[in-house]
Amino acid sequence: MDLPGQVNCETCRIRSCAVEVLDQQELDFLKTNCAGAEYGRNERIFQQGSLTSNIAYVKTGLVKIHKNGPSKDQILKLVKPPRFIGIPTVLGDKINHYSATALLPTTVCFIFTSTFKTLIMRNGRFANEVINSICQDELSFYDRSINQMQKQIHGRLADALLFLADEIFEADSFELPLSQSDFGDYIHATRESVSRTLGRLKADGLIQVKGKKINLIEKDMLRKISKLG
Amino acid sequence: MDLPGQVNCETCRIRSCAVEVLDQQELDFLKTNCAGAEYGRNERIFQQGSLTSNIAYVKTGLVKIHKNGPSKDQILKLVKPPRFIGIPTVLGDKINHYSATALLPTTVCFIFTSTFKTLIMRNGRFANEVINSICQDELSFYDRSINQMQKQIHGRLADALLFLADEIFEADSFELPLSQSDFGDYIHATRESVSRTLGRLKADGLIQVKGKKINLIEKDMLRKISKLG
DNA sequence: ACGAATTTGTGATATAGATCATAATTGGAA
DNA sequence: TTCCAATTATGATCTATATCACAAATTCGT
Repeated sequence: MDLPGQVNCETCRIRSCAVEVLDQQELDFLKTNCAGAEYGRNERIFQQGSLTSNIAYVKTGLVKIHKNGPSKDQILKLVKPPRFIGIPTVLGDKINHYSATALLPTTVCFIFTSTFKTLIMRNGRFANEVINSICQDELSFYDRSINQMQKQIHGRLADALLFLADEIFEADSFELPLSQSDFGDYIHATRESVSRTLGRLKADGLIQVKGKKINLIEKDMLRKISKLG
Repeated sequence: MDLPGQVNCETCRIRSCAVEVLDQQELDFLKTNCAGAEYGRNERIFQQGSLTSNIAYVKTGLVKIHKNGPSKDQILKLVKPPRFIGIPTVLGDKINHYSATALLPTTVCFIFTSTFKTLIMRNGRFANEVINSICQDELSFYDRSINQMQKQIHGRLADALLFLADEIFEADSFELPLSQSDFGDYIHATRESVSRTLGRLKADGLIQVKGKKINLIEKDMLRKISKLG
């Protein structure tokens, strides 16, 4: 893997679809306008409200995107690498409209907004890939949003567990990368409700819980709970 | 205004920021791959689940974007022209992931997806404008989403009224373009709760209601309600 | 390894808003 | 106009989940 600070986009093994379509000259340009950084658990990558002139490319780890609401912070989404974050923020008023925080040890490449824009202007295929990626995000956020609104807590929690297993860890057994309180901010529930609902699923034998380790035993049943809300 | 069916993008007075940056040749290309259509109140523009090969550009009127959830249809957003709709849908699997319905008499231009993609590939400034527009959408949807989740019904309804007045109609007095039941789907509440809450605001003298005509009397107070949730 | 701080578990209570039920009003078609 | 369907109003419950309160367990810093 590339070391932080200096990076080499040509040899980077974690390149995005978008970067794949760049030519040699463009890669050189990217390389000289790009810097790596590492973050530990719960380290802030960027902060809502702060000025920025970078787009972040998450290479490894796991990141939460979160935002202050009228009454509390809310986790909008969990981002699994590789993925750009902060594109919307940066193209507009250069103020971050949300925060990003590492949930696991995470490596990030920062790219100057101006560099990013230049690549969009110059390479249509790059622009197209970027648009695809944003659109994907948008659609899955719509889905999540509707689920959050219409399902009740069992369904939302089951959703989240299945998402972590299937999309994030690709394993039925994993370590919950969030506190129950954070998990609550993610599925829009209180800490207490998360605890009770996990307890309920555990008592019903659908999951095993050992500290932060979670094991999905009855995924079909969880899927049914997720469907019914 | 252009007549439906045949359109002329060069002389169209309702062009998007994105189309503004096209050159003569590109405009000609767009013109020959573009068709206009008109919709009346509550006419479906496109339907979730259906195949499509078009992007829609809403020129006049008002459109709701809505999507089936686990328990009911939900209005994701109200779109005021001029604006592209259906970009995310079309770039991916060509299946509409949500529906669009006219709330007022509405004119739309349909552009072939392939044409749209060609313009993105060919003209970096066009791509850039499209990205800006999608990003704007994304950010405002995050805001709306958090407000929907965290505010209670008075706040959500006040939000919606202020949004209609300030963003959609640009007037403190307007005709509600939705039934109370639809309004409920928009602010995530039942028909009954909408009725009661409107009744409450009316009784408190913050708004006037005459049939579907609504008049915002105490906007400052509504803003306060919106803030407090 | 120890105590402090954070995180989790669980009961009792409160409440916003859904649901159910029924009536009043409006609007469109014939 | 008159009738029927759709929309709106409003009261009486019901319920999921927040809140509050405190105890238990785990993690962390020194």
